[in-house]
Order: sequence, then structure tokens, then C-alpha cells
Amino acid sequence: MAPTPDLPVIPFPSSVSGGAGSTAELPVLGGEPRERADAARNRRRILSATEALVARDGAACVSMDRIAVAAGVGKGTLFRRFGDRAGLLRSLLNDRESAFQDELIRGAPPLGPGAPARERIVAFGPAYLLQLEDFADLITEIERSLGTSSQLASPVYQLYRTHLVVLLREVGPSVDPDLHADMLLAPLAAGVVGHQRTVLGLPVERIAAAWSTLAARLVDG
Amino acid sequence: MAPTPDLPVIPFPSSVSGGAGSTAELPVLGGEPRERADAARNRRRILSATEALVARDGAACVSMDRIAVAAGVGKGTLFRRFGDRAGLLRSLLNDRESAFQDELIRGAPPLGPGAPARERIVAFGPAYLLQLEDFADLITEIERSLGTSSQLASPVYQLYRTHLVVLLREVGPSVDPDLHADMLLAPLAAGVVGHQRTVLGLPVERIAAAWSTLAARLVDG
DNA sequence: GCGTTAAGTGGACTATGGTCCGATTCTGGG
DNA sequence: CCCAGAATCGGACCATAGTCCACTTAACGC
Repeated sequence: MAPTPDLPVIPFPSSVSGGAGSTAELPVLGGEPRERADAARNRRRILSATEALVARDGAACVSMDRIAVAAGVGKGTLFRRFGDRAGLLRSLLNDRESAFQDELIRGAPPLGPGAPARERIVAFGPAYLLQLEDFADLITEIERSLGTSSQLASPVYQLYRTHLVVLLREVGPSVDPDLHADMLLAPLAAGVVGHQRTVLGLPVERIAAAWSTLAARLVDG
Repeated sequence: MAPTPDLPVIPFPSSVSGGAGSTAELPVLGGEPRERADAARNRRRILSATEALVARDGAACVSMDRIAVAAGVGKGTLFRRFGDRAGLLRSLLNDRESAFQDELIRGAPPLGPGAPARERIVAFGPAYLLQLEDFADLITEIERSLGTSSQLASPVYQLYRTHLVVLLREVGPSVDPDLHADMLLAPLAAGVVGHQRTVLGLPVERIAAAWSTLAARLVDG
């Protein structure tokens, strides 16, 4: 980590794609080089092995070596495909994540467009927390293995951040969208929420309520 | 991390104690077993080696092995003394940290007692950020190597948290002190602030102002 | 079919934090 | 001064994430 980080290149968009055994995975688009058959096969193997191990032992206990062995591939293949541990784990919840992001952008009010910015902001936290609940284990582990700085730079974080920045801009000049977006997002980190739920024993509804209060008061000035 | 964490026992309170060459380190108190001479000598060696390496290469690049070699002790000694990497790094800023904590508890208003709770809360963020600035590198690294969950459980975090919880209780029933304390603390994490400063290029004054706005609006409800 | 080529592969290798335990050294008492 | 016991030491050892590159193999034009 001392020398240049140099994010590894991920040649294919590791889509998780349910598992319905259709042989034709992707329609051939434009100039994109097709994924080789053995690569696709290995990707499927890796994903299902990872899924099984995570389900059995919990995300925190699953090492890359164990996944490689279980999937019957070399360790190098894991990293070539998914970049790093966080990437591999994330590909397990791509579907769910995209669905939530769609809700934000195209869904019904108060989360989606149609509601005033204030309402959309206030609704964001609870919705995010709800989504977090199902995959808390996995998301906590992803955040842990990424570390704060890479986490904040990740496309996923940026998407949520941009969403809030845009909405905050609409509520007027009394907020600092760039900073307040981060400040509203920070307490939603899986590690923080996990601590509140597990150690302090607080129910997710109460966390959601407290977050909404904070957000509402910020935007109501 | 999978099996029981089992925090290692740290037999002596690794006090950093400036370096004024007084031979009598600690007055012999009560029934406490005295620290052995070789142990004290090694502790001093380790701390100054760590300090030098951190100053030269930055906290992120300093590995435990390198410190052990530079200090002329075995790696085991490092861990016995300081528990883990985070503990060793933290002992480098014990003095500064205690000074700030004193300010909170016994200092002048608006940070210390004497000012109304609202003012003390609003003043907390900017003061913390100021303190963070001097040791951003070190604190970022401590947080990174601890991981969110251990970070939230650490005595240092708990102290700040309790401080805010107490003050939030005073502002009335419209806040949820246990949760809002965490929510105000989360955006002050060194990783978050570092990202805002480095990547987004925002000045610390603006971050402080945004935090104070958020806090003020929360308590003014 | 067949050769060319680039994508893909796997496992040895490195760096790192952290653990363990036999060997060593300090300390207090005789 | 010397001894016994306990605190301390140190470096071999482990698991882990991530890198590297010589070798393999699928794809595609002929």
C-alpha cells in the first residue's frame, strides 16, 4: 500500500446474473471483446463457491484462498476477475444494489422523483438502512476490507453521494451540499450501524428515525 | 477476527512521557509491580524508533517489522507492550489527546463547562477538527488499522461519545442522545475528513462550519 | 483442421499483522 | 554473592491479501 495503489483492471463487468441456466449469457454488443468460455465458467464457479462459503461461515471468515480452493481455480484468477476481496464480495449483491439505486432514480415518491427534495432526503436514510439490513454481514465486510478512503472513492458511494448532493442543492443556500452529503452518509456506514444494533442493541427503526430527524432539521434550517 | 477477538493484555500503561531524561520514571505506587528496567528501556527505544520512522516515511508506510528492527528489539516485544499496531501508533499522541480531553472536561467555555450545552456541542466539532489536523496522518492510520468496529469500542471514542451523549441529554427530549452522538461523530472520522480535504480540496474551516451547522440545527430542532 | 495470438490461468512469491513459547534476564530475598 | 521464580524477550511461525509471470487454451481467420 505504500507504493502507488494502481487499481487492477477488471476486464469484464462481473455481473452476477442469477443463475438461470441459459447458455447465451450476453448478446454480443458493439466492439466489446466477448468473454471467453472458460472465463465465464470460472466466474460462475467462483461466484457460487463464494456464495456458499459466505452463507455457511459468514463473510468475515471467508478468505480468498478458501474460495479459490472451493471453486477449483487458482488464486490469481480470483483477483484477475474481481480486482480484490471487496470486489468479489460486492459482486454478490450487485443485483440488490442496482435495484435500490433504481428506486432512487426512477422509483415512486417519496424516495424517487416526484416528491420535494426535502422529503426525498428524509426518506433516503430509512430506505438505505432497510436495504442494509439484509446484507449487513456482507456490506460490513466489504467496507472493512476496503478501508474508509477507498470506500469514499468507490462508485457505489459516489452514486449515493451525488444523489444527496443534488437534492441538497435544491433545498437552498443554507446547506453545504458537498459536505452535508458526506455528513449524512457517514452515520449510515455498515460498521457504525452494526455497532449500534449489535453492541447497543438498538432497533433499526429507531436508528432510521434518528437519522431522519437529523436530516429533516438540517434541511429545514 | 473470526474466532474470539480476545484483546491482548497490556501490563503497563504505555505512557509516552516526553523524553526529559529523568532517571526516576514513576514514583512507586501502592501494590503495582514495578516495571522492569529492561522493559522500560525497550519501551523508550520502541517509541523513539516509531516516532522517527513515522516522521520520515509517514504512518502508512511504517510496518511493525521495520519498527522492531529499528528499535533493536524482537517483534514480540512490540506486541506485548502495545497490543497491536493501532496501540503503538496511538501511544505517540497520548499527550496531545489527553490535553484535548482535558479541555473538554475542565477547559474554558464554550468547549468546557460553563457554556450551555448547545454551545458546547456546536464548539466540539471545530475543536476536534483542529486537533485532528496536526496528526491527521497518524490518526487516519490508527483508524484504518483498527477497523470501524474496534474503533467504536475504543476508550477514546467512548470518551468523546459520552461527552456528546451527556450534552445532548441536556438539550431536551427532541434528540436521541445515544444515536445522535454517533451520528455527529461519524463525519469527524479521520478518513472522512481526510477525503474531503485531500480529494475534494475543501478547507478545514468549511468542514468545521458545515459540522457546526448540522449540530446546531439538530439541537435547535 | 490448423496456426496465430491474445486472453486466461494457477500457484509460487512477497509483505504484513499478529501469535507462541523456549531461552534469557531482571529482581528480591537469603 | 548467589539462587529461584517470574517477567520479559525475540524471532520462528501462521494466516491473509495481493502480485507476477511462464504456461495453457479458447477464438478466429484461413
